[in-house]
Amino acid sequence: MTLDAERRGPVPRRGRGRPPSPGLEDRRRAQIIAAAVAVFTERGYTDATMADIARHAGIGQGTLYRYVPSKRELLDLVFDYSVEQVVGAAEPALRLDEPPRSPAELLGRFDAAVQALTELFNRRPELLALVAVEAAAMDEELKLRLLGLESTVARMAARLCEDAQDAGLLRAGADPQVCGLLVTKTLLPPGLRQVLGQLDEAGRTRYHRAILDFVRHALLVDESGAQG
Amino acid sequence: MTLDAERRGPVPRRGRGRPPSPGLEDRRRAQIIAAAVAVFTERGYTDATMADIARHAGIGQGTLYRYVPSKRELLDLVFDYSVEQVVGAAEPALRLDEPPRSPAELLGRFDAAVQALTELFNRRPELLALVAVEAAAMDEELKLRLLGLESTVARMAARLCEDAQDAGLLRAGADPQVCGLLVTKTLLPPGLRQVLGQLDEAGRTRYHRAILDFVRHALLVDESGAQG
Amino acid sequence: MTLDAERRGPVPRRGRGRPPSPGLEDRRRAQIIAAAVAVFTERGYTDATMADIARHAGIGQGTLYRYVPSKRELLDLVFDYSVEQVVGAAEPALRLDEPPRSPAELLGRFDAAVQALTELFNRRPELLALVAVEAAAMDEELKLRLLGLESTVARMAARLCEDAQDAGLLRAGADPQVCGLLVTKTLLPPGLRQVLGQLDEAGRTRYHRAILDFVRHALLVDESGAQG
Amino acid sequence: MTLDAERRGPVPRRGRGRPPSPGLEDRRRAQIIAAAVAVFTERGYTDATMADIARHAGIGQGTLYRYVPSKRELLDLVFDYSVEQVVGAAEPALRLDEPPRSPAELLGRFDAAVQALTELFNRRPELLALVAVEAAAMDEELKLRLLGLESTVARMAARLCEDAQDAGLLRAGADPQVCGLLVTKTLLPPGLRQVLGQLDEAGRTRYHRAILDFVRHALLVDESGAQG
DNA sequence: CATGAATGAGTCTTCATTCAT
DNA sequence: AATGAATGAAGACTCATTCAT
Repeated sequence: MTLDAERRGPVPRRGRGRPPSPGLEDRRRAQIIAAAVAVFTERGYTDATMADIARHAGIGQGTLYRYVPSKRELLDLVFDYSVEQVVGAAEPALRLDEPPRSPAELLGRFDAAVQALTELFNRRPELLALVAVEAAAMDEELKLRLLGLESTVARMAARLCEDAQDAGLLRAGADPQVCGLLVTKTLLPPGLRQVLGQLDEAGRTRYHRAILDFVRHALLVDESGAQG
Repeated sequence: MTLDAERRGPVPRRGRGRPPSPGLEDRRRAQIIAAAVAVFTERGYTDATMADIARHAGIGQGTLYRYVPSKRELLDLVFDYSVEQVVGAAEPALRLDEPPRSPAELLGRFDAAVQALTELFNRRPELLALVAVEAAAMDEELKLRLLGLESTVARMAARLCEDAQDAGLLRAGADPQVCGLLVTKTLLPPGLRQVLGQLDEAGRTRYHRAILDFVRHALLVDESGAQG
Repeated sequence: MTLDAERRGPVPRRGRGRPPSPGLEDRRRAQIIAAAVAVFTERGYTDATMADIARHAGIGQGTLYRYVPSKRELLDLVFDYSVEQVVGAAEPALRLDEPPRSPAELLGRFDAAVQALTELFNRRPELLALVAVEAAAMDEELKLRLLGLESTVARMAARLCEDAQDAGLLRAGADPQVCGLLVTKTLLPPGLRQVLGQLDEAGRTRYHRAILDFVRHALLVDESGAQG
Repeated sequence: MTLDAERRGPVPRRGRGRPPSPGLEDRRRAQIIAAAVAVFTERGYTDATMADIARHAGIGQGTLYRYVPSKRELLDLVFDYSVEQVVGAAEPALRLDEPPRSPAELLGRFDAAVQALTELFNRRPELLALVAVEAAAMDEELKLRLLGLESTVARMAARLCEDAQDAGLLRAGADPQVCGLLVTKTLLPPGLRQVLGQLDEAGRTRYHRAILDFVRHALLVDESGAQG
């Protein structure tokens, strides 16, 4: 019965043909995005050719187009991927689910996020190019998405600042929304990279401290009397 | 003088007769840059064609190439022009030649610079597009020049912070280099535009104050009387 | 057994067991031609893709190529099929095996053929597109085959005219070959369709009569009594 | 004064540059259409490449696109050109402006039109291919235009038949609209070419006479008694 | 036997740049 | 000095066909 069942009905019992190995679609797409990241980074969006990317991915151009409808949409894919990486690195470091306990601990979280992002960008410098500056085919839509990235991170920071305010950690008069935005601008590594990248270890450490110091004064209640 | 003026171009020309009106070369170039700014802004670098630009400038394509060697170099020209405008707006507001007298006065200078830049970008929004985001042909060289813009402004801010430190206006432990950089990041209107642009007048004012407050705490000695 | 199962192909197969259902090859081909007719008709030969056709037939592309060696040859198949349908509709109506008995009866046969073809084309308008106009891949060979269709019908009509001449039904001086050709041109519905299709019932009837009248005078002896 | 007028004002006094030789645009287009006719005829629309056509015209591909916006529109141009040729050949032969005087004279006009068209198609066989059969990219729009050609000729013939009816030349009961259409179908050389092209001189003459005879009986009042 | 993923040759089209006038 | 017609290299994208499963 079960045997017969296989040969009956117009049901598209796809089966006899080459079974696509299960994760194929996802694997291909990942392979393609990786190649695109590499080529876009090296040549820039405009100068990168689909042929380049296909070659880099080790597949034919036709195959490329099986998984990606156009060059432009490939850029979107790459962009989404990069944003995901960035947000995915920052979010756990900020630990948005529990309110901060002390000014120092809040500062520590920001520091952790900076560290995580710095580490990410050191490990995969291409992401920096793609997220922050590779604004090649920067049409309106993509600009919005780029701003969206900073906004996303800024929103996360703002939420944290609100919790901090509730806990009495923010200095009097500080606006948590604004603080979230400015802290993000101040701490988001893409912006810092240009400086930090050109310093030696000692210089980096000095800058790192100075930056956190800057933020502490800008944001937090003064603990110096209580603890200093 | 007129003789010298004619020395442009290699061909020795007749000394008498109507020489091309002296400023012609400069005027043409300005005309071309203006057209390029308009077209690049509207279409984006990649989609802008040299034909577009020539038409917009009211000249022939051939003429365009008499004054600009290539599309890429035209972008450089446009970029330089934009940077010049931005720096030219910020510099006088900061009054780098005289050291700041009080924390409040220093803050006032930063505020003045922000106002000047905001006004510039409101009046000529294309500049924003070109300087901040129009990264179409963003090859390595251009990226550096873009970062260079922020660096230039940041250097100016840092110089001011040094003077402030000498005058005892900076809070203890503040690093003037870092402060210059971070103040720039915090105050450079392109970055703020996304937020401010979406608020009503009241919201803008609130943000404006919060931002300056942020900077005051981050940078300056406390004048509030409690500690000063 | 499973090993042997792979041996299909040209390899001599085991005499027992379930042979592929006998008509399978033919059924598949019919299924494919039907799909091709549909897709060619809708998209035109050039814009139709083999993937379209396979999908429409509910089979894989690979399977398609088991039964049809190339897209071009598939067009031939489709064409042959269409011609077969057309000739198959006209032939019985003309009753070539028995000579016509009277001018009126001959005219009646032409009329019957027209009716049969009209009905065919009304029922399956795709055939019209394919036979008469779908000349997409119209290379020399296909053009000849298309002309051949009309020739075939014209030859049938000419044979009938010869019989009519033998029976004294043709007006004096009429050339049966030429008459066959011209009657075909005049009566073959594809040509008429453009006109008849745009008229109401009454108009169609009027045209129908006028056309037969035209043919009667062109071909036949006058039965009106005045001269006959 | 008129001389001076040319060099004043911001009026786009295009002038200093390369003056396009006056008929250039038209000449180029004609050159391109000629090349397209040749290449389309030889390869068929689909297989013809724009590179082929440019090469055949002795110009670069870019130049081709200065004068023709796309391959498809080039086909339209070619088509229009062909129709113009055909109609231009038939119209004067039919002398639509003066009513026919006798059956024989009317027949003579049809004959003249046939001769003119035959001569045209003998001299420029490509036109036949393009007008009658080269239905390559036969989308709906082009089909309509093709039908339109026959319709145009048929309308001309119908007009003539109406005049003939008014002059009492048409046989009783003949519908001039239908007669115009059928005469066109019968006489339009593209349809006849297949037969006439395959006969020797004598055969052609015989056919030619038979066809006119066919039309005379189909259309006209019987002069045989009066004159025969 | 069936399948559909993979392929890459082949096309139309654009545009920076040149140069005859 | 100015013009714009001409050029051709280059690239995104399609699809008939093959073949591993």
